[in-house]
Amino acid sequence: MKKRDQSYHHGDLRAALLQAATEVIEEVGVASLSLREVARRAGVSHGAPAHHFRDKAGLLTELAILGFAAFATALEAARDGAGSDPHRRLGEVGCAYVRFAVQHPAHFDVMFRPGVVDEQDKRLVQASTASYQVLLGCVQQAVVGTEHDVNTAALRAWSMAHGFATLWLAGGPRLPDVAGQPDLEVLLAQIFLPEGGC
Amino acid sequence: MKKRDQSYHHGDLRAALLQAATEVIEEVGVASLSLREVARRAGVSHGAPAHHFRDKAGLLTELAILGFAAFATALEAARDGAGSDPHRRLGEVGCAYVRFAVQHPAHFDVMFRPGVVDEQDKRLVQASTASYQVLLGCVQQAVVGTEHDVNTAALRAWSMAHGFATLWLAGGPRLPDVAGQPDLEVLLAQIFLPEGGC
DNA sequence: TGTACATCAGTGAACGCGCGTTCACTGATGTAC
DNA sequence: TGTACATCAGTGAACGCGCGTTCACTGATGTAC
Repeated sequence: MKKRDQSYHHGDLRAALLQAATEVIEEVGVASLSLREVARRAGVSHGAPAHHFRDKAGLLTELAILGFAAFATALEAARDGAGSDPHRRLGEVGCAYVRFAVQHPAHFDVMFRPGVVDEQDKRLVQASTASYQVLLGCVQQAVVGTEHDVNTAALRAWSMAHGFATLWLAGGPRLPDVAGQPDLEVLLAQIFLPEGGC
Repeated sequence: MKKRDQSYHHGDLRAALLQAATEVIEEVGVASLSLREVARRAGVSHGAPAHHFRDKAGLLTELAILGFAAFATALEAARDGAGSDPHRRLGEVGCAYVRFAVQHPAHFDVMFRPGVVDEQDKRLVQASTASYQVLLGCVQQAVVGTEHDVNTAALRAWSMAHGFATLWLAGGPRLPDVAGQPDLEVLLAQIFLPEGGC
């Protein structure tokens, strides 16, 4: 087996940089992330990232794209694992939305924070649209045969999931004041699955 | 009348710095705000802010405190102007929540973004708690006599308002895909006041 | 199997930049007498 | 009314820092023959 640690070439620096960036963001936030620190983490000189990403925005854009892909997958899995009741399916997707944010805070941050990413990037737009389609599809099915407007319902569902995720990530200390029960899964069930189980 | 512009002493530099900080954040975001730029905007040397705020976090903490105070006032006004129906009152408070965020994006950002402010500051904690109490009070009244748990209902209301505000602020371009109708007031009415009017 | 060569990936010095903070200073103001 | 003095508010030079980006370079790899 090769000693990757000592070889001149890294082997998979691109993936290592993305992983390092994820860790840095989780520790200090996107705002304080620097390419040099990312390179440091990956054990590589600060000039190296330029061979894999155009610049800082390029790195973060790639992270956001990967994030949206994983996000869509997570939402689909929740939808498909939730049986056939449309409301139950929508509720589970809401839970999955929040869980993704909590489990991948760095990706979530980069995905939804304006200004850190190349918003024009075609792959990014496509990835974010695709993940939104999963949510929208569930709302459509849940709204069929009712008098609810699908756009309004989608916006409510999206707002609720996004708001709770954001508050949970931001609020650590503030949330307990709100809910006597600070266990995430219990809260998710209460909020998204009124009929119980999550 | 004094020519403030030419005098050595500013007159009300403290307020001017807070105003300048607000503008800078609206233009480039908290992450890119620098004390030097704030001083520049206020027409003052970069050392001057130190006479009014301990440091950058001190300035932003003050901004957040002012923000929470105005926020609470806005929520109370919405509540008190909404008649006596508890659901209507809660709905109007939700609308006011979002309107505040849209009208004061810089304050909103500083109020809810972790890491830019001195979170231990007593005045900050008190101000944020006070504004949350307004929302919680409305939820309590709306929940009286029902089987809904007040904490869950509060978390839902808070999540919905916060999520929609966040998405609206972040998403400019993304939202139109969601709702055919991108007028804020129309969306607010649809989301928070199902029975119409906002 | 060996050799020449092109290409790729990472290095490390250098650039210019704006930042936060400190500090001795000075202009302006207000107050005591 | 005037004068001395303390205090306050803003100045501007200086500090050390980490940053993003560029660039000539070199070590490593792979491919053609």
